[in-house]
Amino acid sequence: MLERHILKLQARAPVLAEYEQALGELISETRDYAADQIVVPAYVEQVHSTLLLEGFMCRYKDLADGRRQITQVHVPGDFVDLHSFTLKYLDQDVMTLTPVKVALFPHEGLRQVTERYPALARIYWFNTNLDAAIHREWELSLGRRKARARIAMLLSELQVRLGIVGLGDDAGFDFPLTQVEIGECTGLTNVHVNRTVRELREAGVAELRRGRADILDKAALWREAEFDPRYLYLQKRER
Amino acid sequence: MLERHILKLQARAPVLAEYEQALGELISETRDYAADQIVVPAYVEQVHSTLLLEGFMCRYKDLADGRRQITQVHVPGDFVDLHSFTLKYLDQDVMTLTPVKVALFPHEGLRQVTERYPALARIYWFNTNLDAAIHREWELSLGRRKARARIAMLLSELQVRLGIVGLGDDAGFDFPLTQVEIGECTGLTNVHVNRTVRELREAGVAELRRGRADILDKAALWREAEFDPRYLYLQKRER
DNA sequence: TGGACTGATTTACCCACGTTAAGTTGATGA
DNA sequence: TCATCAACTTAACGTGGGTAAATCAGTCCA
Repeated sequence: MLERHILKLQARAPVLAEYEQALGELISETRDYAADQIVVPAYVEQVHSTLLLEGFMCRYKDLADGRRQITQVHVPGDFVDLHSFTLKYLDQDVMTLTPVKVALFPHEGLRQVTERYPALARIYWFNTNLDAAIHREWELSLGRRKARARIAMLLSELQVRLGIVGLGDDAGFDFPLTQVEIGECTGLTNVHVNRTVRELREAGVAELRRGRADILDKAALWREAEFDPRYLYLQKRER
Repeated sequence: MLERHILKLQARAPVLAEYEQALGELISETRDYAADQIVVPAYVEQVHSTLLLEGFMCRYKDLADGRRQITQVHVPGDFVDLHSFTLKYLDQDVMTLTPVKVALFPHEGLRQVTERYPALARIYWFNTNLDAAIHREWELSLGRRKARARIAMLLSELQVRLGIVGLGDDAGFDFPLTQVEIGECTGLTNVHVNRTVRELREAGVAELRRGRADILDKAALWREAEFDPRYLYLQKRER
């Protein structure tokens, strides 16, 4: 059940069989959700963290007028709220973008296992820091990249992250976000997302259609985005 | 030396005298830097983390054409690169905004002390998660807030964070960023920052001049920003 | 087989913010 | 006392992306 999660961890740090065993025993429950459901509501005390097994989820914040900013997209193998282990409540909502399957890890169990294995504690600490690194790259996009580069960036990042967990390759990946949701990731309106997606298609860079992203020219995509994957920390090493 | 840092920690979690003692002994060195110096360069392996004692620093990323996005502003008491403890190298540069004094904490010492005190490990884990929460609020600003709200937001956040460490009150705080730098925080040009700062002054909300931010009407400032301080996690509790 | 949706697409128009280019102010110091 | 320089300020004009309003194209049932 944890295969994708272990793939994600192993890409960045050695994971002992011992840790994997202990983690498997922590799962208190698995759940299924439909699309567009809030799974972790903001400002509500949490007693477990949620691991995404299948499907897409996101975290978002919004303003009073309803304009929404997705702050991160989650793919299978990601903890969607590992940070609730130390924060206790979240400053944002976490919702499903597609139907999903998730597993719950009680905080009490996480506390015990991270006290027993300090190296595993650092691996998870690292993983929340990786989320922060992704936030920073998105801040750069939202603050300084133009629309084409923002969308190219989003596609580049997801191609890499999905590739790690076996859900994508150089040709592309399944990508179920609507154009409205892509706009909520990139700080654009659906109309401008549509214009920009068309530009990327006409330039022979990437093609988005019906839940699928085809990467036609990965080098060109990375160039458009000024994508530098080092912020995803892809070397395996002790943490 | 660590008074401000302890104030920051104590605002969110109980800090035992024992921890404070152990931390004080970890400091390997203190250093002074002039303004506009890179203190932690991106993509260079780090063996210690840097605590800001006096002055202002920031972390930033930039694009090939030189447009820069400041991803976080640091005030005295903040670790500017605690995340390098697990990440090993940073995906961004860390620089001074004013002359500063910093203290260095070797990663090896941090490893030992966090293994000895798992609760202290969680306090520092929490602190890197707090940085991520600030990144998310900035993503919301950059993606969805308008110029006035972005600047109001920045001032609101800094007033709270500086207040915690005794460097500001309801009347305002010393704020040495230039208008160019404020633009680099908020994704705006210096010209538009200038227009917007004038609007805030003319509306009687806040006044920026010569290194000082005077908050004329805090309620109005928070309203402009839609500022909700819960993302700063200001309750003291076990982490 | 044909509504009823949801999401994609396009057009026309508009505006918040960017760009460029002059000043102006104030601190520093020879 | 004047030169210099960095930061601030303002004005005129341009544009990337927003807004509003249709239309189109699948898909899902009844």
